[in-house]
Amino acid sequence: MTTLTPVVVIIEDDPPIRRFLRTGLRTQDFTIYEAATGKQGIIEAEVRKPDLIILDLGLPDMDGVDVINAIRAWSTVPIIILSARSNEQNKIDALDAGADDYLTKPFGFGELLARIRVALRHSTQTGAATNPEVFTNGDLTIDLHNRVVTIAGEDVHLTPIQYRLLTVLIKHPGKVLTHQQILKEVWGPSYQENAHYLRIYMSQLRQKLEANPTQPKYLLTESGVGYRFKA
Amino acid sequence: MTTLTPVVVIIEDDPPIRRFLRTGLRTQDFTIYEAATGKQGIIEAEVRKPDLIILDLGLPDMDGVDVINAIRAWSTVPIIILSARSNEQNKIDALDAGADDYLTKPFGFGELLARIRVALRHSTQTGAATNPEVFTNGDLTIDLHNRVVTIAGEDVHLTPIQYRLLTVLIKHPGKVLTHQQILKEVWGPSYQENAHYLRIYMSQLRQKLEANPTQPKYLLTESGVGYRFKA
DNA sequence: TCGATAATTAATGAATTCATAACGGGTTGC
DNA sequence: GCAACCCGTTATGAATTCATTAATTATCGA
Repeated sequence: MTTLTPVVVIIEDDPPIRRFLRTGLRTQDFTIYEAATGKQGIIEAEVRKPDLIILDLGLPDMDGVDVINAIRAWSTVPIIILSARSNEQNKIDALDAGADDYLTKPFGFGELLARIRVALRHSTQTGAATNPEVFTNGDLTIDLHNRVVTIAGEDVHLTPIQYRLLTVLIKHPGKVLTHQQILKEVWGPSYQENAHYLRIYMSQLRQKLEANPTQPKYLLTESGVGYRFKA
Repeated sequence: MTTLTPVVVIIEDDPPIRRFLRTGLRTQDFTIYEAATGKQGIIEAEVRKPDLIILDLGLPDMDGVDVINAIRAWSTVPIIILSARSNEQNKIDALDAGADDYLTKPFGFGELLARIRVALRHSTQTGAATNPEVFTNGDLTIDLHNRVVTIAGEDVHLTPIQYRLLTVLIKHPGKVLTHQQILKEVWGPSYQENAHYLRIYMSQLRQKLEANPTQPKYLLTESGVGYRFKA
């Protein structure tokens, strides 16, 4: 299932074509598994968990559409059809059964590769999961991806500056950040004199995040130096 | 954006073929928009927010690959190429530029329809991969497949932009989306300045979906940042 | 071409957020 | 003590951002 060397299952009964595909695709850094029959192909598709299936419709033991159906019963892996049949209804049936593309023999190998790239592009798009990037500390969670802060499960609304201040602090957990460092990060380099802004906004953050704002658990003052976020 | 009558933009300079496609696809319950040049096609793609684009490579004013690139710069809408050129390198270039399929003229209309179904099937899969087809939240349900929104069992009529705005928000439940992100998704990349459009349509959505529009439960404002849909 | 629906402008008042001022509490060292 | 300093909190006007209504323009289907 890696993207570097995608796994491809070839279901094709004709040995010369199989060999042609195998050698050609291996040079393109694919990992290849083969099957000569529909039954075997379905098993390979299950065992190998391929990123792509290349399926010849003209198999000896099964109708190609039935192979597609069998695979689609449990998988959305891209299926590219190779077929000697250029009959339009064959194409329609295969595509409607769940195939993603259909090439008529003879086909150019470069075109096959391009269509494989299209199919793989699609499946990586689908699988693009959102990375969590959630900071958790005690009953405080900061979801950087969603820009949502919760305390004990309750949503906390932070203004833009409050949120930026908090993210600057948790980017370096446990580390003492000087007033100047924080001011530069949150307000910009020309605000480094205004340390009292910081006090105001730290106070606001404590009011919102700390159970006991006068005895902060997370947002600690380092007198004469700056602030730090305690893990 | 609807699945019932998908919106298709046809970019084709030859009037007879355009007519053929238009009438043929209209009978299949597609909503059709047309463009005779690449430039116009790119504009239509942005304005109509189609579910699919059919693009002839042999346009008079631009190279087809450049049209693909212009659209792919901001959209992942499926693009099916029609071309008189059966040259393999043309196909490879178009597919690698971001096209999803490539048909050589003359082509069967049934095959085109089947390949359109493949393309649409895929784009609904991508959308539904992270979210169920029917989104439910409290007394609000959004049937993405049938494009039906109900609140407390009652059907709610939404205009196209209202619906798009809602789907963009619920695609990332709980996530704060910035004004620019939303504007780009709903109106297109050239509307990123018009944040007040967003306010108007958010207001309209709240009037229709929220029990108490002045105290929204779902459609929350993140002042200075954007909006989010709260689960 | 017309009529209905929707999108875009324009305009206004409300709400939020920000910068700044002001005040008070605590600590330290003389 | 008390002065100097640093810190925390509250208050307030200004600026920004937001919500809403209404009027105008554009669009699509019949």
